[in-house]
Amino acid sequence: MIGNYEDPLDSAFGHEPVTPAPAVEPPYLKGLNKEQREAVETTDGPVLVLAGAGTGKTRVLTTRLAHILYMRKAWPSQILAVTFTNKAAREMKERIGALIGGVVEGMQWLGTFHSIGARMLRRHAELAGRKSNFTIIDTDDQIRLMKQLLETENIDEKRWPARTLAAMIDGWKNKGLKPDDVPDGEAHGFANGKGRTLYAMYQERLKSLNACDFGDLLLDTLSILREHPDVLADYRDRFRYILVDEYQDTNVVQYLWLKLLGGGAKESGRHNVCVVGDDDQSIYAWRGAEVENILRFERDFPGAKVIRLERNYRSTPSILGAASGLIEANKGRLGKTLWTEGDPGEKIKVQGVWDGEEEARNVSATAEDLHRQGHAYSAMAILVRASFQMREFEDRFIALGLPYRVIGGPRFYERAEIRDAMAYLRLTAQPDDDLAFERIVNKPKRGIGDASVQTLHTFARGRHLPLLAAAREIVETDELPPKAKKALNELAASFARWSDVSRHLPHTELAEMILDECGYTDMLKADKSAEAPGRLDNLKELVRSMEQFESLAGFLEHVQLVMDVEQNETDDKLNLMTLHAAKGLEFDTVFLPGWEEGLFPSQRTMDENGLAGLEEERRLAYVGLTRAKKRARIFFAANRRVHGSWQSALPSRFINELPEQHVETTVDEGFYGGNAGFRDNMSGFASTYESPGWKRAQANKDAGYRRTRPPLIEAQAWSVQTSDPSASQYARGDRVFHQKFGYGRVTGVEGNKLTVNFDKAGEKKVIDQFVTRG
DNA sequence: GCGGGAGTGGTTTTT
DNA sequence: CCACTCCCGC
Repeated sequence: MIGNYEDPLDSAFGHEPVTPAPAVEPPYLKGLNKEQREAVETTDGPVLVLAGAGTGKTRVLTTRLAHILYMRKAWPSQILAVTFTNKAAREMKERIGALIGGVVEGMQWLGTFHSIGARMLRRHAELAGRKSNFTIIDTDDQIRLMKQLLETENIDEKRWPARTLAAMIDGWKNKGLKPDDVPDGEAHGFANGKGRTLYAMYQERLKSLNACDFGDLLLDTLSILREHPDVLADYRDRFRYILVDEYQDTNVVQYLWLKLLGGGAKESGRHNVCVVGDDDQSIYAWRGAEVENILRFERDFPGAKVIRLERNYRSTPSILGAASGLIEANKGRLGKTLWTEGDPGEKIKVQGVWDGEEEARNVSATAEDLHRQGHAYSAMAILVRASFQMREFEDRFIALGLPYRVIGGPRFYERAEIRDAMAYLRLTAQPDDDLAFERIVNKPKRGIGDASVQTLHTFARGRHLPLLAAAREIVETDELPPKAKKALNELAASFARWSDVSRHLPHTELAEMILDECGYTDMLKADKSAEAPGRLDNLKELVRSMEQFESLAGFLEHVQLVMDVEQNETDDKLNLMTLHAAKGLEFDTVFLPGWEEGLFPSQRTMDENGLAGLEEERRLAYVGLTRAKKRARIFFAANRRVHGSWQSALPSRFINELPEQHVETTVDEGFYGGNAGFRDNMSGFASTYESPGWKRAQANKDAGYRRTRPPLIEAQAWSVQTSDPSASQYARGDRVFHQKFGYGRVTGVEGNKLTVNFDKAGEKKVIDQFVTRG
């Protein structure tokens, strides 16, 4: 450890660290390149670090923080350092600790936007109409709450689903909009104009439950800073240095929040704001991130120093060249020229395969080959666009017995049994947590059905009591059937007992006690299904994971904010994940399957967001490629199963956009079927695109070609069916399939024009070449 | 309360 | 095609 960083007082506002900075050059600066060093040493004033993929961003970030501390520019508690994920925050803590020793405990303001928001909000909860022990509710609770709301408002849940409302409200919160700020147009988009009212009602409901959702952690904090200048002044004074990681992923609230704390263009403040990001790796616009935030940083913080980290330490020149060439097709970039030294390395291999199954066979065979040559599985990853693509790979890996792990799959704390157990714990700690109460009131089944719960609800509302307290009173009356009354009485008594015991019993033992006494463990033991033993294990794991926390309250806060549990990523297993989950990771070998038009770039994204959507897809491709250190393999299939039926596919435009000199293309035997002849002169991919087969494929693109099986005669997949106007191949009564309208029955034939009664879309007139037999 | 059958919809995801 | 939800009947 270098020196003493102990913070004299947490409330040391205005207190400068007085120990002089050490005179010798700190050891951690060695080995940084010029730009990295500049980013570390430019501590004062606004700084934008544009950190390209693999340019040592995390190192710069952690070294910078270490430097600020080492130079005695601030106490650990005076630094605000924000990340997006818990994983990133964890890593940052570990690395700073490794650089300068045990200061990390003092860094109370290093964390995710949400955890920092929660921390602030707890301090000033009353300003947001909450008590400081408010519960943080997850998406599950959120949706249950909205369902209740929709029900009381008599809104048809079929037409206006709760999850849609939840998504809308989340979106508004991400944009920093409170109910009154929601523009009329948007507010009317839900349930015939009830959107805004529902939002307001939902907020009221949260307040009465003393609860916040994830959006509130940011938006309510922002409101407090906006409306209470004294609070804002305190924080501005406290935070000597502000650092934000992954700035390209910030949304509107996060941006406004940061500008307030850091002091924007027109405001006072310290302006020691450093943001780090890469506009080329912005892949979360769809959930509210605004790349514009990074693009306009210099305007928001005048005099900002822009530092570009362009030297890549991760990938070979071939990989970097291919990725750079690809991303150049995007407009509106800040622009960076990544470079690297050394042997160009293998070219990117692009391979065309017959279908998804063959793609999976190919990938696993290559992985096994590499493994035989001494490469670890854990250094290889398969990155897919959408999780449904994983299935084919998993099937293959299981068949081969190839060890693999899925990164970013369903998470521990999202499992039903864990949530149930959590609800018991929450309710023990906070007897007014009605959402928790509702979740477990009849789990395990104890004869308290919907009707009884409804009665209890009404009773509780009439007396302004939380459900658990109301339960205690209702059992003194005759409002419930005897069986429910008895069960509820027992349940209420149990919670009273557990709350009581919780004051002296260690929280792990308390948890075991609760799970046993409430009958949850017995319920699982009695459950003969295959999943039950796993669920019991999960509960044991839950209790085990509580050990690292001091108290029940500490544990609950952690779980509500940190939904994932650290995964062991050291076993030698092949990694399988989505491209989104791969951001920030790196692997020697990266497999990129499914590079087909419609799948990647995703048709839906392009339909919904046009060019902006396409550019985001391209950035996703860029992220994928730049994960590779030594080799990247791209695959595209000629036929892909989509929702059960077979669809012929075209190679992704992104393949076209890869600079030819970094790419080597192979196309499987039989891919272009009988069209031999051009395979011989297929030296680069470009020539493939000029081939007759290719041209036909292009023409076929919009023909809505779909079949129920991969075509047996390959050439057919790539040819347009020409139709004779005088005689259609279809007759009345034929079942047909149309790309847009789905399945239907032919009700009339006029030359090549068909009248089809589609199962879902109703009667339409279509040209026969746009349908296939269904 | 659960099991079956119908109906529906089907990127990406953190907190 | 498949996974999930909802509703109905026992």
